[in-house]
Amino acid sequence: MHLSTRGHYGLLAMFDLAEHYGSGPIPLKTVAERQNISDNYLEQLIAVLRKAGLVRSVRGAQGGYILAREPGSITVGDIIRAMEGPIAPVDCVSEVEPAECDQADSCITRLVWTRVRDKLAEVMDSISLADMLRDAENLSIAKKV
Amino acid sequence: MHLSTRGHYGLLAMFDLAEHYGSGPIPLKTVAERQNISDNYLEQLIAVLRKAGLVRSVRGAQGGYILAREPGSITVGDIIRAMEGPIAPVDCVSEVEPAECDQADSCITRLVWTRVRDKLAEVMDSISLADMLRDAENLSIAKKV
DNA sequence: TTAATTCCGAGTTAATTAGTGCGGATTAAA
DNA sequence: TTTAATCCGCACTAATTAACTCGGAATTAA
Repeated sequence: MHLSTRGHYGLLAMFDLAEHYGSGPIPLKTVAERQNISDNYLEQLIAVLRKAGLVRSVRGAQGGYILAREPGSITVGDIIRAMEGPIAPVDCVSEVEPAECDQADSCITRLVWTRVRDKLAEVMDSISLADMLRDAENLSIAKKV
Repeated sequence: MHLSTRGHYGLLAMFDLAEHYGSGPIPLKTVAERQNISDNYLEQLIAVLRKAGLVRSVRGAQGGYILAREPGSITVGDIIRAMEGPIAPVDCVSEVEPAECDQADSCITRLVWTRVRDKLAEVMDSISLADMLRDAENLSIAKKV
């Protein structure tokens, strides 16, 4: 049950953009440095997020990336689905185009994986970037006290 | 967020043993055939389950495998942890020995992965093999009607 | 003893992951 | 108009992991 670095880095990058939402486009290099990701690699990953409609790009000098929507309307689930594909502990219960399986209607493990999938989706869809910003603020307040 | 076939097959095999719990040892070959898994491969997997204390083996002719405990006291979580290691969407929030991370105390994505991990563990630990047997029964009753 | 079966360790193949690297297109600012 | 910053897209590779395969030794019931 491991995420690849794609999902992991994807969320880091999106959270970074959320933290600077409203300050114009952020260059990829800046995000990469702050989040400690190879910028060559992040370039690849952010292309996926762009194609999924989660970020907008501004080309040319002084360009960079911006969240395509406000942080409150982008969830962890959106990001993970973009980076890793549909949520599916096993292929036969994928959110989209579940893999064929001849014993599908008598397979009990299928029920299990469906429940796992749904819980996974539920928790990821319930956390938005705005929620994360709030958590970050609480955390920094807590530290100061 | 994919399980490997190890976890998938592991649960299939354990459920198969649960369905025949009480009828003495079941040969590996029988399980492999019923569940449509290469017996060479399943041999490897069941060794892991045995070492984790989830199944007992009986060697020699008429031997085979038996659940080490009753189906009600073995959960999906037990099986998945045995087959795939500790539950951890990313290494820094592993159930055991979380990986080091220099930004650990300011990392917000960490909070997210912790919540994901906990939900995952919660749902897997809440389903026992006995629950699955009950589901199987309900399913077959529903079909007859 | 023979046949059935687990047990063990090593070897193999294919796919995936996690990047690297580079040339080019686009745009803003000097 | 030139230059520098930046995105864009593709090709490549090295390392790791997944998913098996194989052969043979040990054990036990019939």
